[in-house]
Amino acid sequence: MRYHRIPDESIRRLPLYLRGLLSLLEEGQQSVSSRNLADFLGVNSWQIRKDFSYFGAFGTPGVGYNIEKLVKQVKKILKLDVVQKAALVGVGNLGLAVLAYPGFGIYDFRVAAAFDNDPKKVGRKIENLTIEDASKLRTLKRRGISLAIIAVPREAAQQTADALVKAGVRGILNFSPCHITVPKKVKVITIDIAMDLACLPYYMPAG
Amino acid sequence: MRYHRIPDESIRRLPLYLRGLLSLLEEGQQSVSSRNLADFLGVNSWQIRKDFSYFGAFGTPGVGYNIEKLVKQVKKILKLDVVQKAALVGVGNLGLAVLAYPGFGIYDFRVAAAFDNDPKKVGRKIENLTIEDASKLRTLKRRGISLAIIAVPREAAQQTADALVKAGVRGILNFSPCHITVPKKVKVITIDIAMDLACLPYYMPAG
DNA sequence: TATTGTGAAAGAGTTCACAGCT
DNA sequence: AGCTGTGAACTCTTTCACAATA
Repeated sequence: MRYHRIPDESIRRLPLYLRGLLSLLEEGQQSVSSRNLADFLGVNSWQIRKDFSYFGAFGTPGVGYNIEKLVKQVKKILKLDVVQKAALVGVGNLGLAVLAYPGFGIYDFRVAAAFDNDPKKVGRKIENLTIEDASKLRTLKRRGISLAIIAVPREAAQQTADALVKAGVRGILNFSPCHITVPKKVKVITIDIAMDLACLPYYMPAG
Repeated sequence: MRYHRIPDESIRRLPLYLRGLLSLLEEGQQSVSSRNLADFLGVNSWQIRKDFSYFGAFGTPGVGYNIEKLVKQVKKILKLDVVQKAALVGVGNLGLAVLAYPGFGIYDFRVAAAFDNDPKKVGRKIENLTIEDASKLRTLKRRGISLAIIAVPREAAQQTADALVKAGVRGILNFSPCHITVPKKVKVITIDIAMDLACLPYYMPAG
């Protein structure tokens, strides 16, 4: 197809499609139409076709998509075709939940290091990982970890981000409810649980 | 101003503005310009002005916005001007993190009930809350709780949602990585941590 | 026949630029 | 002078409709 800038929104949906495709693969299916996948995920079929079309033509008219092949393509687009190692900073309640979260596996993520600045926590073993002192963040570059998850209190988020950037990290998933400033070369995605919850009442019919 | 449908994206940003306004209020400021607030939050000033303009004119040209007044307005728009009680379903690692999460307070949310179907957990007290058996969900209506947070394993998410809807819940924050089907009158916001993380590598420059 | 891939139209959201108010 | 509020322009995203293909 002709050149098109790829919409960010399309990128955001690819992990969703990937999740669906992997589920269907597990169920033993080998191919799927955009309609079937759409129904399975609760989205529109034309949206799926359009999104895939930005990256090329992966399907067979009259038949659908070969799931295994499509999974490979999507993983490649998202750069999930190699195991991505991530560091967790902050092993509080939220950090523990992240460590135990079963959902990262399907995208080939591995939390490969955990840091905290609380001496009582440093050295403890959780989920096959030994919690390291936050001062050891600088070792990330050497260990080939360029992705990090921030789960520290808000006050410590910016300095944590600064240390991560200095350690060569280029992607950050930030759970702290605050804006963090980083160089342009670093991508930050912030998840603010409370903000999402705060939208709900607006949409709830009065009662 | 003339009639405009209010963009969903504007609604999504209001909790962000509210967070900033409350911070500034805490710092002792009484008024703020859209530019100052924008810089504080890492967004654009015209976006802020436009978003507020959908709901009316809250500012004073040449001066800015009275923070206290604006906080009240935004809370009213988001229906956060009364304490919102939420129920938590699923007290695993993620559920525990939600219970301990300090960020809900600024939006006047209170997690007022916690449920699990694990007999070992039922009856335990956490954060001043006694974990109840999931079969007790039906009591929510009587207790005036119409908001819920789903933090159960994916397999149980849909049946949990069904039970919540039957119990009169009209807003759901879903942490399970799956689409859940509910009647139109119920609003669902899904947070899929792994999906957000899965977008990061795409945006990270190679290295 | 069934389904993909895509140009074109429609719709939604963002940015701009500035009139008008304090 | 400084800042808000907003129409208009622009950009981004979704939806449609259908030609092309297996």
